[in-house]
Amino acid sequence: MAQSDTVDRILDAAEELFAERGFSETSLRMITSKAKVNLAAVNYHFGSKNALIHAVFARFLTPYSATLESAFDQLEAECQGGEPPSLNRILWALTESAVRMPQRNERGISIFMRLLGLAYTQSQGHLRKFLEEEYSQPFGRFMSLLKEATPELSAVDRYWRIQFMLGATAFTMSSSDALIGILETKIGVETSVQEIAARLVPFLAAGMKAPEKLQMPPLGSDIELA
Amino acid sequence: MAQSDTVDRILDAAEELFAERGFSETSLRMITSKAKVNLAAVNYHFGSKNALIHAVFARFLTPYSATLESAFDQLEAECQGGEPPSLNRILWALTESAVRMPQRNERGISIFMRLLGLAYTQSQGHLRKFLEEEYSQPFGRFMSLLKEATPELSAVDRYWRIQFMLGATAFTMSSSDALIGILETKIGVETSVQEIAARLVPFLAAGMKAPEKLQMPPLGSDIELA
DNA sequence: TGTACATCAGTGAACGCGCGTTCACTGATGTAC
DNA sequence: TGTACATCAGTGAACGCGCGTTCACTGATGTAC
Repeated sequence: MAQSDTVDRILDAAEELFAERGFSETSLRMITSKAKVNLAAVNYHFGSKNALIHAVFARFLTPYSATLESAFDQLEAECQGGEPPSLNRILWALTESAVRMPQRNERGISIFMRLLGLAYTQSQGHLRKFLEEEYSQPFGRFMSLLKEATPELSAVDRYWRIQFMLGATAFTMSSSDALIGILETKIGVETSVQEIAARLVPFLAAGMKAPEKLQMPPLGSDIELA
Repeated sequence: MAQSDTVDRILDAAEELFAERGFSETSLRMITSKAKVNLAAVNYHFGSKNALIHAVFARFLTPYSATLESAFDQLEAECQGGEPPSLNRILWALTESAVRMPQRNERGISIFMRLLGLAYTQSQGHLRKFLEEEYSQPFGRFMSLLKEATPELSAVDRYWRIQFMLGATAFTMSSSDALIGILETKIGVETSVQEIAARLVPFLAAGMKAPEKLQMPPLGSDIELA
């Protein structure tokens, strides 16, 4: 007899609903009725709602971080001895790894991006802790690659600019479906997540390489800032 | 006898709790017990929890949008006949207006920023609708100023880059307290919200002026991207 | 091969809890005549 | 000035509801002897 697919059905339904509505706005009853399984099955298989959230993230983050590690390996191998990988290549390795990942369906990438954005955005303490414990290695590697690629920045400047990058990415990707929809109604242009990424990477790279911070002019002054 | 301050006490408590925890994670019981008023007072004065959320936003957005309108007026007056206001000046007008606003306390600006970020982030349909109806004018004006300042961009490019800017800003500002804290523990540097803004503006301006979007290379190719 | 028991996946119903909202009520102040 | 009524701010207690979780139970499959 075929092995039970209850666990996968729950994960599929939970993933979609979390991406659509966020974590606390999605109830176990919504998930189990979408997955067509018994309400108690979630606690039977996962133990709790929080553990289900972790399982949803683990299912896509584990293969993603493996893909990412090998992309970083390749990047470092190519640059051995010579100058370190450029900013553009590092950022591109991130997005390419996301796109390359085997997807369960055509909406896979936007769900993946949306969940990452939500993880960063919604103040779920348990989730942040879980992600830090499980996936700190590729994140740390990304950080040191960034450091090598922007030696001209002070630690403080680099810190803030990384936050700006993360913010732009997390926000855009977490509302990518809505933003694509607006663009389609307003200007009548269809867009894929890959195209957004192709626009985002140069935006971020230019921001990272921007000239120094502004001097704050005294309030009410008429100093020309351009 | 002094006029009742129940309404203000509720607004103060709600503002702080919403900024700390988000909207659906903050209950009316938390708000009324922090404000030391009766639970039923919220529905008596505001009608519903959603209406309270709107009132919290209206209290700071109404003066902000007025300040902003006059900053835009000044900007346009200075540039009459000549070339349109530069990107840097437009962005600076936004941040300067926020900083200039009379604050209820020293945490005013970060609460203000955090609430704006949450509005953008948490999928509260009623709130998005309320903000669109009430504050579309200064937003539209900001958009057309941006358009004049970046005539080299196509409508689609400009659309996405504006989303990237909003994302970087909303995210950074909505977690500014946490980010400032991390920086202080890690590198031992103190930072104000104004300083973050002074770093953010050039980052955004550089991103807006970045060269064209990348061509997505075929998967697995070794094309040099730098 | 037959039987007894253990394990496992899943189920139906209920539990207690916190939520936003409602309602009948109080007591102070304002207004009309 | 006195009285009757209206308005207003606020209150205490309860309402119904949806939530995550628990529990006793079922029925199928595996295992030991």
